[in-house]
Amino acid sequence: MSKGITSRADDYAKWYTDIVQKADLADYSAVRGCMVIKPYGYAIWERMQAELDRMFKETGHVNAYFPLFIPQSFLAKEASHIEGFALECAVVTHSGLEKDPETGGLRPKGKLDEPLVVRPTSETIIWNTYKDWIKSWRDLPLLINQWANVVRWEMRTRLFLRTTEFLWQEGHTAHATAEEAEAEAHQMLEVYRTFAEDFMAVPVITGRKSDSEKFAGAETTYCIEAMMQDKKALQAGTSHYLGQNFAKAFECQFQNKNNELEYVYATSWGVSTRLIGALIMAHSDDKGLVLPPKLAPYPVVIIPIYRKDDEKETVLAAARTLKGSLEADRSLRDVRVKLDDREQYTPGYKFADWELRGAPIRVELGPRDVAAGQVVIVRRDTGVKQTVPVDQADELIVSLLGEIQSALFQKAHAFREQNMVPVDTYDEFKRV
RNA sequence: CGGGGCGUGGCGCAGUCCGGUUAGCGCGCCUGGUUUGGGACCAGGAGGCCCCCGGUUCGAAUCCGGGCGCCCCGACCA
Repeated sequence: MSKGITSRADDYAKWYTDIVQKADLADYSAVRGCMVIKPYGYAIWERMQAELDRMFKETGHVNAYFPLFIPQSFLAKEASHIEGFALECAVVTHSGLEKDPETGGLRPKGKLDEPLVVRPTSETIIWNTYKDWIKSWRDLPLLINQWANVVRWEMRTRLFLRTTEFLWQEGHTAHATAEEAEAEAHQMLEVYRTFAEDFMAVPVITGRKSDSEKFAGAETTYCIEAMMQDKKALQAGTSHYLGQNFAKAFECQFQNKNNELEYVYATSWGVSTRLIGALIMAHSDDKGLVLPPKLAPYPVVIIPIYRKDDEKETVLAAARTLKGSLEADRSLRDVRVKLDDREQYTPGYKFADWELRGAPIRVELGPRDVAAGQVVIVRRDTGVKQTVPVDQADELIVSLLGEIQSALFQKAHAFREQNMVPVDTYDEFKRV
């Protein structure tokens, strides 16, 4: 199979799906609208999770897990919430299967007394739980995040950008005052901004959604919006101030310091696997994926080059030594180094393959280099190639990784500044 | 839900208009050998309910009828 991908100029949508599939990130599945996230794509998600999870914990949050299924009646308790999500809900109505004597196939068996909705988001099941956890001002604030999958039956789907089932995190916090909840919503929006800009190298604009676009059930929805290479805005994350809407719907009250009963104030905030779509569309080119070093599964890939068996041994030994030295370097502690020692591919194939997969730095190491005590280092983003003594490789790689990370941000930022049209509300953004 | 496109070995396609040997090509896969500094090459080989159901016919991937599925563009949405 040819690994060539459609150019952006020819067909932007095709270019995007080509990258997703040919860079081995994800693929379509047997279920319409649902994708298989392949190991290389999932590795990017794990990098995102690791950094976001660290930031959530640094801001005082802990992880928990709530059920996938929500009793149908819960959804109805917050009027605008159900209005927003009703048409997207997958509903479970039966509990088993039995043989259908007429068709010979299977049919659902026991009908449930109350249908269960597969969560499109977890506010309702969580607030039904919080009402039992929160009795006193001493129980507040409650700062919880969960990593989960959710299902929204969208009419049309696109790999990573909008799938029927997707992975995300959703933070759900409870506070004693409106001010504190507002501050939390803003804090998490800033966490998202920091993550997008410092790790994804994607500049974002923070803002407030118009009433027509805000989260169903929120008082206010704040968001980060990123501009993609097709000059469209992509909503990359949202943070909602929910006021007392869910507390009232689920009768969640606490006694304040004045011995009065009061409804709890809430926030919720989330980012999803859509971020991977944003990452692709922000930096990649016609040769494939371009990943920022901080989120690349392998920021550094070593490609050994050899002809005969004795060369192979020498080169692989040198490559392993280099890998070990890079991994042992203090300043490279977090850098994941891949030695591509696959036997069935030639070096040329591997060069192209890792360009397609977006590895930020490629290290070429062949007999000539081993003999001369040098390595060849190539940047994915610029294609610039340099040869350095092997004992200087660590230092150069450290500085290059930093340079690439900031160069990607600068490039994306400059692009946005050139193409952005000021608008009053996000309604006016052309949306992806 | 409107519009468009497509269903043929794992993937990408040709063949369908105009029915007729054993359904073909490229990539990938397996075996052996030669290779390896930009997507290697040679030889041999495995792998098909031609989306499904019905009809026409001596004969259907191909014609007719009816389904189903998927992708792309829009509306909706993280």
